[in-house]
Amino acid sequence: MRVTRFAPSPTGYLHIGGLRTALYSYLWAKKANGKFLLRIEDTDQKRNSREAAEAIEEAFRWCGFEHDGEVIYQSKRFDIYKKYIQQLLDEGKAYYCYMTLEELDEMRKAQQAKGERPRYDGRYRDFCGEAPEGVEPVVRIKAPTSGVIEFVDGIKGEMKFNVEDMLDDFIIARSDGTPTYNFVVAIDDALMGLTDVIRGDDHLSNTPKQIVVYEALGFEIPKFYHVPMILNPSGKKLSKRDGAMDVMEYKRMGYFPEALLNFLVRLGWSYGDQEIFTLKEMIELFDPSDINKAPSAYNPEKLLWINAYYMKTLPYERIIEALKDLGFELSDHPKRELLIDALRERAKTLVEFIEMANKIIHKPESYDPKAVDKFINEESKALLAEYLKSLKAHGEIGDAESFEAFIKSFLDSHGVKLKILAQPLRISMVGSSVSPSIYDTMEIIGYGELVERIEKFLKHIA
RNA sequence: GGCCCGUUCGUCUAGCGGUUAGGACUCCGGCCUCUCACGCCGGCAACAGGGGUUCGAGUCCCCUACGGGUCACCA
Repeated sequence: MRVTRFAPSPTGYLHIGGLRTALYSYLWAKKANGKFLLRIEDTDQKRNSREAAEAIEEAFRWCGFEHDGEVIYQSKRFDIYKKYIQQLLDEGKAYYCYMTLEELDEMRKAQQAKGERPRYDGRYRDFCGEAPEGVEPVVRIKAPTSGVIEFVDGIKGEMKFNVEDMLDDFIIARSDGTPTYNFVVAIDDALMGLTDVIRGDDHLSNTPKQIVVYEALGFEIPKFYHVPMILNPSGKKLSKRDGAMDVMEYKRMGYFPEALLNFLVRLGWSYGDQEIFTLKEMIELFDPSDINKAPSAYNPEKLLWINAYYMKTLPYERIIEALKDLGFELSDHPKRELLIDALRERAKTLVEFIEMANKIIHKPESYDPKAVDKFINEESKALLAEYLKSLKAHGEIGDAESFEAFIKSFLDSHGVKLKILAQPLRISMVGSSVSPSIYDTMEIIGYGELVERIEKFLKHIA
């Protein structure tokens, strides 16, 4: 059974880079009917991991994917880690080191001054003398001192690290007894039964260390996939300044999770020329070995385009639901489907959709002066008044087609072109010179409301 | 600095020794048209540089340049 995981450190929110690796892990697990686990790496204990986990789960829910099983908190597993530290100590695979922070610092400086790589010199590796007074020791693992550590990365290929210029006896337990990252990651990944570890390639050079732990503990080494990171639009490291880092910010900006996921899955991965993927297709087609080796830049225009695509193609119910998530209730509007069809080709985001919809649903509060200036003159004013008169004389009209037929015959009998009447009508209805088709707009607002809006506008320009 | 990773249009990418180097986003034209969009048609635009290997290199090898990651009692 394939088991993958997402293992963020609690930063308070989920960012798009994290979401992408989570997505990759999720897809890869689901493809094999395996498990996708969530673990919070909170050995640091400085931040509130509960809150962070909730933020991540909220983002997961929004995106429509759930992890299997309970969330695992490393902060609650210190007993387990302690047991393994003791085991390594007992087996002579780890040892206490009594160097102080100052000594360590001094040693590093000296090494750097000589142009050497800063590293622990192993002075307590085989120490059996009297422990120095007043020093709480750390625990270091006995790493190999020569040779190479090799593994095959599912994305980068064959990896070879020279032990001499890569490793030293790194710390697995701090002087306060708490375990360190590279140690607990290996233990948890093993204990949780991970078969495939998909993570950011900033972890690539941690992998040899973790392999040392796997081997010391006799655990089976999983398959690693190191995903290149996401860059900002100018090709630099992505930072908070580059816009919305919090995934939930995309919800607030009016993006569909379908669109964000689709955008993210294509960032660094592709399947031929295909641009649009349903979640089902992603699960079917995704393979981490097809992920590109090079980092890729985040491209907001493309995301917007994908979102617009989903706006145009998603079923009514889904759009209504997404609007509701943003606090916009459309489900009881009698003309909701026509309204959606009228706006879905114009709005690129749900936020834009709501703005446009509000312009149609509510009477204009004001009229764009530029539009009035440009399209209203004595002729068009008279024509609009004339149109209102015949509209009232005609009585109730229901659908867009009938509104169109009525206008056609009105124009014919007055010998004028639609162009002269269309914009004044539009301004009457929505207060500006931009809107969906005037006929659709008429049907959506309805006959009575139409009459009222024209009257109101006529009064305004009188 | 050591080690490691990477480099095809501005961006996301296809390509897995023989292609007029394909698609998508953006941008620019045109068509459609009641405005704005959508849609459709068309256009601009790339193999980082240099050496090899080969009949033939975007594809294989080496070097250089540039970009990135990592070297903690952070994760």
